[in-house]
Amino acid sequence: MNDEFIHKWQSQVKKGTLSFIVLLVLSERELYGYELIEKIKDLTKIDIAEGTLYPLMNRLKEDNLLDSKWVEQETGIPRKYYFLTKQGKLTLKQMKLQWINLQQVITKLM
Amino acid sequence: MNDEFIHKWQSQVKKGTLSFIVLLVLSERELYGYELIEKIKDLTKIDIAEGTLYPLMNRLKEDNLLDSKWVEQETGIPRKYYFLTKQGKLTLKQMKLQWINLQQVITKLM
DNA sequence: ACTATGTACTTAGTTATACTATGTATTTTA
DNA sequence: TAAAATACATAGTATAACTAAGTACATAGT
Repeated sequence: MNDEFIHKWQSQVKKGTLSFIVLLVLSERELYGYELIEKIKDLTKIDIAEGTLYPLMNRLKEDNLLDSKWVEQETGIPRKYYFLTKQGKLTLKQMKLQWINLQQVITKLM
Repeated sequence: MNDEFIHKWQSQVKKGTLSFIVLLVLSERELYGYELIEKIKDLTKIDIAEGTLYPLMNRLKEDNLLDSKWVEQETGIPRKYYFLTKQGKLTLKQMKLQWINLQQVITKLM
C-alpha cells in the first residue's frame, strides 16, 4: 500500500526514540557498541545501522550523558564500553517523564 | 540541568510524531492549517511553528495521505481545509499498529 | 590456503524534517 | 492608528538517520 511512506516514517520516529532506547538499555548495564546493536535488535526488532549508532554514541558523549572506556580482549579487537554518567541518569529520568506524557496524549487521540 | 539536550530531544521526537498527530486529529474532522496548530497546542501542549506545519501538510498531500480544499469566508482570508484520503485512513491504521508496538517495547524497557 | 562471514569501530556524503526568520494579507482589539 | 490575532507560504539552517565504504581481527567452510 503505502509502504514507502511508512518506511520513511519509521525512520523519522527513530530520531528521538533511538537515543532514548540507548540510554534505557545502558541504564541496566554497560555495553559496547556492537553489543548494543544486537541487544536492541533482539529487544525491539529495531535495526540500527552502525553508521547510525556510533555517531549517536559520540553525540551522547559530547552531551555528557555517556562516558566510555576501552577494554582489551584476550583475543580480537578491543571493545569500547559505554555507560551512563550521573548527568545521563538524571536526563534519562526527565526523558521518561516527557515520554509518558507524550504517550498519554497520543493514546487519548487514538 | 541538561535542558538544552532535552529541548533538542523533544524536537527530534517531533520528527515522526508530528505527522502521526496531524493525521490522528484530522481523522476526526477536517480542519484548516491555523486551526490545526491551535487544536494541537490545546490537546497536546505541543507548539508547532507555522514554518513546520505548512510544509508538513504539503508533504502529506504529495504522499496522497491528505487532500485540501479552499473555503471562502464571508469575511477575511480564505481557509485551506485538509482532510484524509482513503489512502490516508489506511496508512493511519498501519501507523497506529506500529506506534502501539513501539510503545510496548519502550514501556518494557522503562 | 583462500574465501566468506562475523565481530568491532569509524567516517564521508545524502536525505528528511523541524526550526528560525521573513513576507503577504485581512480583521479585530486596545 | 498601532498592535495583535488570523491565515498561508517559503528560504535557509540545523539535526540526525541512512548508505556506503573502509580498517582490522577471528573463525568456519571449502
